[in-house]
Amino acid sequence: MASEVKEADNFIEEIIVEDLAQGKHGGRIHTRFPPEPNGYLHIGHAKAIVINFETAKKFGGTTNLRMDDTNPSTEETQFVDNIEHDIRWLGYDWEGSTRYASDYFEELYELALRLIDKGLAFVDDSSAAEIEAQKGDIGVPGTNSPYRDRIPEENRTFFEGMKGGEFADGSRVLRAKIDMAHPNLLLRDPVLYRIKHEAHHRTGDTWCIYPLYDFAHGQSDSIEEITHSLCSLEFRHHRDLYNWLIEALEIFPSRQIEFARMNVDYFITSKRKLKLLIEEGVVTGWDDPRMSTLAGLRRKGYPAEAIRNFCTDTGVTRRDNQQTLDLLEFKVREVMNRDADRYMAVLDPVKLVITNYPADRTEQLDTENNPEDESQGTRQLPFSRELYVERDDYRKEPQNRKYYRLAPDKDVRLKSAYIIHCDGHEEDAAGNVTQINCTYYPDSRSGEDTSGVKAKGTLHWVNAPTAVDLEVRMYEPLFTDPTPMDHVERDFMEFINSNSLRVITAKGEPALAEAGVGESFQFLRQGYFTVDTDSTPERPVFNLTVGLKSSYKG
RNA sequence: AGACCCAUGGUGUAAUUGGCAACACAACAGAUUUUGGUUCUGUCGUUCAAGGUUCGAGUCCUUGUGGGUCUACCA
Repeated sequence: MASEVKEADNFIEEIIVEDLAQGKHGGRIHTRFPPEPNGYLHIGHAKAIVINFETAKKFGGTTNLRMDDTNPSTEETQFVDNIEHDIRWLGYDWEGSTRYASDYFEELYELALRLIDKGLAFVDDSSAAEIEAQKGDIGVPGTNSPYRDRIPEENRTFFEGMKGGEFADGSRVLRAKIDMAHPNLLLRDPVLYRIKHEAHHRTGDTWCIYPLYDFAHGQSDSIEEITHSLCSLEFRHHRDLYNWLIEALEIFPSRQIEFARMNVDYFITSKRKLKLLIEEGVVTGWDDPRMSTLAGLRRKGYPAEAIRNFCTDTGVTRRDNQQTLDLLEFKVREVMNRDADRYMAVLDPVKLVITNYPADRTEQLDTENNPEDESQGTRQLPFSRELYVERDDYRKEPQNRKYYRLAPDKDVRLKSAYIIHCDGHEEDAAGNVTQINCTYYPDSRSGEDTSGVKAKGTLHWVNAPTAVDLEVRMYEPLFTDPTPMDHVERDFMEFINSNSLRVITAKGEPALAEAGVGESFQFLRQGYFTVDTDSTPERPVFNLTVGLKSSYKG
């Protein structure tokens, strides 16, 4: 019973703590996440989801999922499924079943009638252009519509006629009767209902009038008895109308609170622009791993937990903010470092021959799956005379002491195997290294090293005879500029990074070919990689999720 | 031009609500390391400006400055 008093971590929670102290709504906290089902959820939505769900959870409340589907022209059932899937993937479950603003069309219609009867709304025969002209301007009062003083009975008749399909699209609208001189343009007799003879994804042809955002969102909040309606800053001006309607309609007083939306370097979240990227063929679809969509980030391999932590740890304020990719990637590495098994794959392979190792011999070596988590156990690695190592791990000329990798006369350790001595290389006519020749120290075997040889560097490698080819998709940010939308004189498309995707063929441990879609690994010394949805056992495909940090300045 | 919102290290967020400016990321330096990863240690800001109230101001007041939002029958 005695629920402890929670401490507020941000300004929204301060408001809630205060409401709780005053016993508002009997101590009940209920939030909602209200997407319009007209596209895919992106990293910005994740922030809103996390805020709404985590805030409610913290204070013992629940969160509704409500599709804000009041515009039949843009909305599709297909998007509903994706949205639900993405939210569940993020780790959240909403109260009851998914709600729909369209479920409230009848109630909304009744509320409109109530407004009409109170003389607070009127049917306007003005055209869209006329209404725009009546609006006035910032700092300039508007003018009253000639239809503003229609009596309630007449308004009722016309509004019922609108609903009955008697009028053409655009011929009439229902408007609130507020104040055409109000400093907030939204309160200058805003349009509440429009006529649209269009089928709705859920209600079909039942309706030909549809409420606008301002006459659907707040009212839906009230119908669901949402206590705290958390939304982003750009809705600040709508709050005045939100509150005006609560008072005029005498409905449940939900409270709207606005927070600053989250921007992330190198990501854009404009639905229109994302769509353009697809149409122009810059990316392959909504779930392209370079997209800011949750579908894209998931496919790239970002763990839901990392995205949640990122959204939580960046806080909730009213300040414009630009989050760095560094922090997001740190959060991704943080969980993947803990969870991902280490495997070896050579991204740019070159053959390495251990000249003093018998050609007919293969031995099995033990290696730990995850040094961060012993419970993940060990596995065996085949080792023989011919291996693949990273081309970049070899230099033709002897190197200085700060260089730990392969070069003539250098000793290095092969991870979980032997220390080898580099003798030199072979190259083709163009000077490309075709083979590295080494000798190994037989008594330097990992775990039982009695050689006394010191090797500063440890390299990853793959046994050549058993290696499998992996298609690896190396990703970079989609843009060359962290804020491609912030250039007034230049289009964001000018900042497309031509290297955002590089496809290579790597050599990997055989077990990697059997990994299931979505499984993640650390490729030792390279980064974290996740099995792509295109992957098959015959043709394994991995996405670079995020590279390892490196302090090597070579 | 009206109304509203915002201002703390390179980035983002804190500061017991008026009481020694803290945390994370980044960067740099060092230690550890069979991943140049991880881990550990250290370095990096007198809070946009100017006034005011106060014993005391990041916090309150005033005026500036800078940034943002709003004129869809979109959400």
